[in-house]
Amino acid sequence: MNLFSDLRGTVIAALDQMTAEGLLPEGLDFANVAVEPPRDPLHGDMATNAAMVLAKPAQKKPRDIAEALADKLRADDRITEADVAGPGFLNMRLSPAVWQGVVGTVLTQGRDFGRSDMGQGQKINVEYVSANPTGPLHVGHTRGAVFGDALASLLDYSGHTVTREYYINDGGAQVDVLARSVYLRYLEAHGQEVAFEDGTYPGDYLIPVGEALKDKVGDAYVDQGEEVWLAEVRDYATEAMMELIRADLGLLGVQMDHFYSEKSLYGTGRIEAAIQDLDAKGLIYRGTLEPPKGKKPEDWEPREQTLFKSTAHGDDVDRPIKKSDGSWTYFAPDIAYHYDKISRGFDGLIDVFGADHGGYVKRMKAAVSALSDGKTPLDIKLTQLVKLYKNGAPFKMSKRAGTFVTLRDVVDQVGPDVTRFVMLTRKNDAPLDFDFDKVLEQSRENPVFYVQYANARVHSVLRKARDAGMAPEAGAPSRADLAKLDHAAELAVAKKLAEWPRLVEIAARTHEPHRVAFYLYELAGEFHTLWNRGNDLPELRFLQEGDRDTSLAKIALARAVSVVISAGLGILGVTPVEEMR
RNA sequence: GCACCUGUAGCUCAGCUGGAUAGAGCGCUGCCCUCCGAAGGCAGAGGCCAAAGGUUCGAAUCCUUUCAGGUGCGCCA
Repeated sequence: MNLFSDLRGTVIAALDQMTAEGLLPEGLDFANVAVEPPRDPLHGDMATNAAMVLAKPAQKKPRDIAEALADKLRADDRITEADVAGPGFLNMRLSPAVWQGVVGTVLTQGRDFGRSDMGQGQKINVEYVSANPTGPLHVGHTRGAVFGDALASLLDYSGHTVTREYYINDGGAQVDVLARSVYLRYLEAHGQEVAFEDGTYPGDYLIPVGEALKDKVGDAYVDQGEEVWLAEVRDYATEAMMELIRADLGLLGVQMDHFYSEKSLYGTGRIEAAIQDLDAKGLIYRGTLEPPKGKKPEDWEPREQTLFKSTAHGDDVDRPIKKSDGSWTYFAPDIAYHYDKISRGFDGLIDVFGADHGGYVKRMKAAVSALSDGKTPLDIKLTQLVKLYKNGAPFKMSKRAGTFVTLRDVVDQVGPDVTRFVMLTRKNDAPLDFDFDKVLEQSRENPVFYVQYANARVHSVLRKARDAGMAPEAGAPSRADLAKLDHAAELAVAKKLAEWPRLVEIAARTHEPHRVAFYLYELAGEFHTLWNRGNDLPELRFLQEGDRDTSLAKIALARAVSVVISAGLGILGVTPVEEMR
């Protein structure tokens, strides 16, 4: 149920009728006719641009079309007023019964109010996190994890069939580095002095891995060359890191459907198959790239390489897929991985990357476009940096100094719910400030608190109602009861509730889950405003002594707010609380 | 040098497939709050939407150019 699309249907029907009556020419395209909430509530509840959009093709004055349309719409009993304004806007005011009905609908449908079939069951693959399996997840990964997870939930809620996927980069040189680093910790566990040189990972988190390796193989690898232990240690260490990462994700409540190993692509002919597909399309050739202008690498020498003609699909330069020694570049398995995704029959792909991978977007899109003949859309969402603050001062992270803040650090300090919500209080491509103190503050400044507090207040009302002997959670009340919700402040809350399904669709279409967080903040704001007005106007309080029916109607409104907040928080992966404490 | 992202109130940021007089929080100013629902509330001031062109009934939104900040740019992933 989406009031806005319902009303758009009504407007279109009226336009069809006008066409039948000869007021509009045949064959007009109504696709651009929109029904939206006006920015200024003074303009009414709904506005349509129909007259302005159709004026030109119909060769009529916008105001004339609007007047005729208004006449038709006034016949609808949901519409109490229809006025022409400005250049040809048609403003409509809806009967209170419409808004009261929204409350009933929310309570009947529960958290499914807002769920839509917009996605028509399309299969969407959302790939996110995909951190190298060389250490614990840090704050940057955390943002990607929360964003990707919320986006996946949002798409699911709007009628898509979603697969959550993590690509394990376990095939490149970095896992050899990991293996050597673990080997050093292994030697250390045997009592040897070791030095961590550049190009190794000195983090403490590898100490237990080295010790565990010792427990497993004893001294079998001590004083042995790499040819003896590298492959084994690599597998062992990678698996240990993935366990660590899975545990980190678990702290946040992120549950992947699928972990896809890069290594599994090697030696199976799948990379070759993907490249052959491109080759068959004439997109693979031997050639030499120009050096980048402005920035001249010291050791630049022209070299002939095997290149993918990504420029044929919108990239700026062609990209190498083989190193000069004949082995694959990192790009080749990525192509194969996306080839695999395409062949698994997804209708759409989404990759969530950190902003430092921005330079990778065009070539990946080019690859997917080429491999799918332009049929499988790929959207790549970049998550910007997270800046940490503690006690009002920036918190510098340095991987080298070992002072980087992990996902676990953050979740341990503020909890998964706060972490998740705060990570979504900015759109993905804007940098995010994360202040450890502010996110726990109990004030209007803090959206996490503000939204949770609204929900807690609803439950406070419910508790009191139960104490007073009412059964406040007994389904949707009758229309007659809901008609008691007649105050503008109450209707304002109901109007906000009515926006929820529309907001979900917009957020899902634009792949922007932060819109859900902002909406919840606004809804909470409307609710708190109503609550606060109860201070001055006792008749706006949710519990009306001695008037059970009115109380139940008001409680229904409060419950509806809680339902939508819970649904929204559910998409964000945040647990609604019933008490603040 | 090139590509991508960003530029909106003093600060931090929203702003829908292009819609009307551009919004919120903080800060600021004023008022209210011993208690009955204040981990506050109400009201107000505050804007050349980085700049200039263009597209059109209409632009913060789309296009072009410029400026500023960030990120990235062959044999790392």
